[in-house]
Amino acid sequence: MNQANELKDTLNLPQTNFPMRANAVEREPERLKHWEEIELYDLVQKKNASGDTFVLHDGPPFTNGDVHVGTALNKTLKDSILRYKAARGYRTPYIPGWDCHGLPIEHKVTKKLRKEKADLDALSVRKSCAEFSASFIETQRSQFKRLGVLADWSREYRTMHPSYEAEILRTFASFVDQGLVYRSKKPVYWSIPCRTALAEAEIEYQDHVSPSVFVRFKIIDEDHESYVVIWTTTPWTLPANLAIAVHPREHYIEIKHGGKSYWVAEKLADSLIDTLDLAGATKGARKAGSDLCHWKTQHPFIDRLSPILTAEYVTMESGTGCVHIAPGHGLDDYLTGKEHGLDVYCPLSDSGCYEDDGMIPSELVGVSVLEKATGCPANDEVIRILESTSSLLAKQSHHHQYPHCWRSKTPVVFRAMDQWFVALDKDELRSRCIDAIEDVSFTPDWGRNRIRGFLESRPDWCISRQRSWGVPIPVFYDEEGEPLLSTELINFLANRIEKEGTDAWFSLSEEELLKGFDLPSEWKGKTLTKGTDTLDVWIDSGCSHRSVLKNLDDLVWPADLYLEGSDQHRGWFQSSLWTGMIAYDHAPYKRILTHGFVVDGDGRKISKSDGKPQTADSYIKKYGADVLRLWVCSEDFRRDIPLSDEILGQVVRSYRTLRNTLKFQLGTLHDFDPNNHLVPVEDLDLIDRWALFKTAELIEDVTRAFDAYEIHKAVQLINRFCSGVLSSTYHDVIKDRLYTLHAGDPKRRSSQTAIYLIFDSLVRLLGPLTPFTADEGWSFLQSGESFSTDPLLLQSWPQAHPSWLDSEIVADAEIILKLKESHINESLENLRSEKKIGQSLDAEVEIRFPSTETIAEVLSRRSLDLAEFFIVSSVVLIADDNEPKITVSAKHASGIRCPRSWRWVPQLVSVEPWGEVSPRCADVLSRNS
RNA sequence: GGGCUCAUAGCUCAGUUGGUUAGAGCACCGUGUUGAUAACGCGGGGGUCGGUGGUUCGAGUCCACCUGGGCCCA
Repeated sequence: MNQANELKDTLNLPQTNFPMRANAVEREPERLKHWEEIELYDLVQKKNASGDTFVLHDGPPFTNGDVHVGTALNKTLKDSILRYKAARGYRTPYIPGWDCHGLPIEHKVTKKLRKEKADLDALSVRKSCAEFSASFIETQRSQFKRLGVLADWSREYRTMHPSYEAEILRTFASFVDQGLVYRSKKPVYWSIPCRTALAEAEIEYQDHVSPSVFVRFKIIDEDHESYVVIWTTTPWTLPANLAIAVHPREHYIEIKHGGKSYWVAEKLADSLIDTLDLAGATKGARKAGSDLCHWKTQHPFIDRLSPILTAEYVTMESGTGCVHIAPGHGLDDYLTGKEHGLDVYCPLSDSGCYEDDGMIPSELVGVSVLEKATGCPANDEVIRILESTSSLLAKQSHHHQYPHCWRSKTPVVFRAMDQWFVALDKDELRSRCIDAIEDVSFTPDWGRNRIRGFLESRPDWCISRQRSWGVPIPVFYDEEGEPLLSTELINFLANRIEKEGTDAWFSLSEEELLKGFDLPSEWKGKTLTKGTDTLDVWIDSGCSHRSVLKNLDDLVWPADLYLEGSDQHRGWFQSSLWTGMIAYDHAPYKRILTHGFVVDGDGRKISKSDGKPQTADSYIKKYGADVLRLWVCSEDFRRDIPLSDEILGQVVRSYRTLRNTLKFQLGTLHDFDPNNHLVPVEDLDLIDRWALFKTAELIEDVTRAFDAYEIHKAVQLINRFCSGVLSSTYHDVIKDRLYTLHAGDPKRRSSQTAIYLIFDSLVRLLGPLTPFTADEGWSFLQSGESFSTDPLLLQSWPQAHPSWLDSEIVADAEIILKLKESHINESLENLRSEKKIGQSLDAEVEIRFPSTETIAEVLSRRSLDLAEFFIVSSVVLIADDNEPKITVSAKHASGIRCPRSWRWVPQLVSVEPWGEVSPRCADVLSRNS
């Protein structure tokens, strides 16, 4: 071994077992296991038992697949905020939940059962759905845990649990009790062969050829024959026509031909003259749609008037600009009809045949609207009638995409059916909701505006679904179809379902269900039939505040925070608000925080077809949880959140920087025992006080960022601190003293004290962001081991002692460092590019300054510290009033280089057995021996 | 088509009530070090703030319109 190597062994170089590489994929699960073993969640709750309560109420993810990366983002934000709040001393009970019911699961399960040719009755489907949901709860729970989500998994809620279902029914009972629930017709997709209502997701669009007909409606009270011309591709809906819609701001024009007038949209007039074969037609009067709307027309073959209305959705792309309205056969028609007080008229039976209601022409009664290979009988018959009444102006074939039933593959029809609704305007409910929103805090603040828009515009809430996988609407019907809906009965059934689950509704007979309930006298003796509808699943999740917050003693209502994606303004935030207002006349939350959606590197939505992984697990398996979490926390989640390989690569690099910073600091503390070596802050060296000052600023800034839910700012602040304050400045300056001074030198202990305090703060700040790495660093600080029995999460949020924040004390350091940045580095760099020096210790610096210069005093006072700040061998100060301002010149240091400290000194001294070193090193070496 | 919303260097983000040559970290290029080395230091290039027009002595920062993206509807 040569002399240099031997001398190197006399230095106090960093030593630590803290691994440079996280190896997160393998090592994070070990930490999770450790946390579970020590029951970390419970320990945290116990520690903060007497603290103020902060309840973040979990929005339940849907249990139909692996955890999506967007869901991981949501849960990460929740976990980070809770970890922060816990560190601040809040009691943070967190009950995770699962949304179990709903069509996507029922659809998937039904598909599977059909393939297996298994039973498709409600109970069988429900059983399979429950199993399906339960299995994904298991999957998702383990994936959330892997992400580091800390929660009370033993008390998780699931919307399919009997006790939860009972609360759904009690919520429904409160609706009924307040007289909000009513029955009305609404059009739904209907599959005639399957005799069932279909949801959007059960619709398949297929190419289809429909007859397209142009039909004239005679305008009444006109002195000559005038007509409005409509166009439709579903002639069979004409018997249910109740109105004609025009666009209020488009213009309509009178086409004169053969002594008759035909009103159509001006923009379509020319093509219609052609289509309707009105050769020689002339154009007459012109009116805005809004001017037509008081007109009344005569239905072509039914004794009924069809008034003209206006509707915004009328387009000028095809047809006549005059739209046939049948409120029982289309959603737009239905809404327009509602707006204008029309009936939801639908003369169709379950089997898709016209019913004899006294209005339907006799030749149509019993005719089926179902399309078969041979055509559609109803269309044919209606067209025949139109021809016979001379109402048909033209007939063509129209190729388009038309909705088909996923099971029978036949075209579906829109058909109005009895549904249950919640009246939202009764007792000022809607305006009370809108008022309640004013008392809720929103992040970002436009959230209030957005939810208000939904509250104002939504029609009455249709809460019935013709599905099996959900909570049944507990209603009975008599022989006439009159419903028995009573608060007492619903509450009675809720108690029963709490014990037996909602399957009881499907498996028990009416008699068994009603056993023990005292029916109102007018219902006694009637034959009752239970309903088959289920409740809209938004009621399920919408009463979680009731089922969870109200029912668990240690939680509070309303919640302090709801935190979900911005799509929930329309969804969960809204449904929870309605149920909260109806049952308790108060919003169930104090604050709503929303995040955007994960998009790709180009800002476009991520879709399965891109082939890029979308599950959280696929990222965790590659990067580990901390990197994924750091990505989440680096992004401004209020807008769209981009995710790409490039972005993750950047996160990985900043993670490595963090990790390396921790590793270096731990290394410098290898011989530091805080119990014996800690130096009082007041006695710390200037540079160390400066570093503590910057740390105190960091703590303040990061705390402010967390309190404002601007987590990405916290990450940016920490990144900048690690590179700007620590790596390039503080660590760089103190390396010399840490390495070369005697282990117990006061200057060295001073810096170690600061590093110890900084590390302690830094690791606490990182706790909510990268909990695995932060806990690992904390353990190493405590014990030099990977795991500690006193984990980081049980520590408080860092707090700078007031003594750290003495800006007067550190003012000198700020001035010196500024000079280094503005003058010293530049002259050293010049010297380096001239190949005169390599490392900065090879240089000496001369500073000339006029005594009037403001920093003259500082430089003089700190003359002995300057070489260390600048990391050069020596600094010469020359007060020179001939200089107009400060000038810095650097040159190669004179003297001889100490092989131990690498500083250039006037002369070396000899120390056995190491040979010649600088006097300072000689002193250290002799004290070591 | 409608409601809400977003748009600053290659990437992630700062830019306070409109005011001097628009900032940071990362990346990139050059370079030093080899005693933080699958590290670290120093130096440098790079944006006119999505576009157009307006208000103003002056706009990334206010207004209008347009383009593109997102969420929710239709």
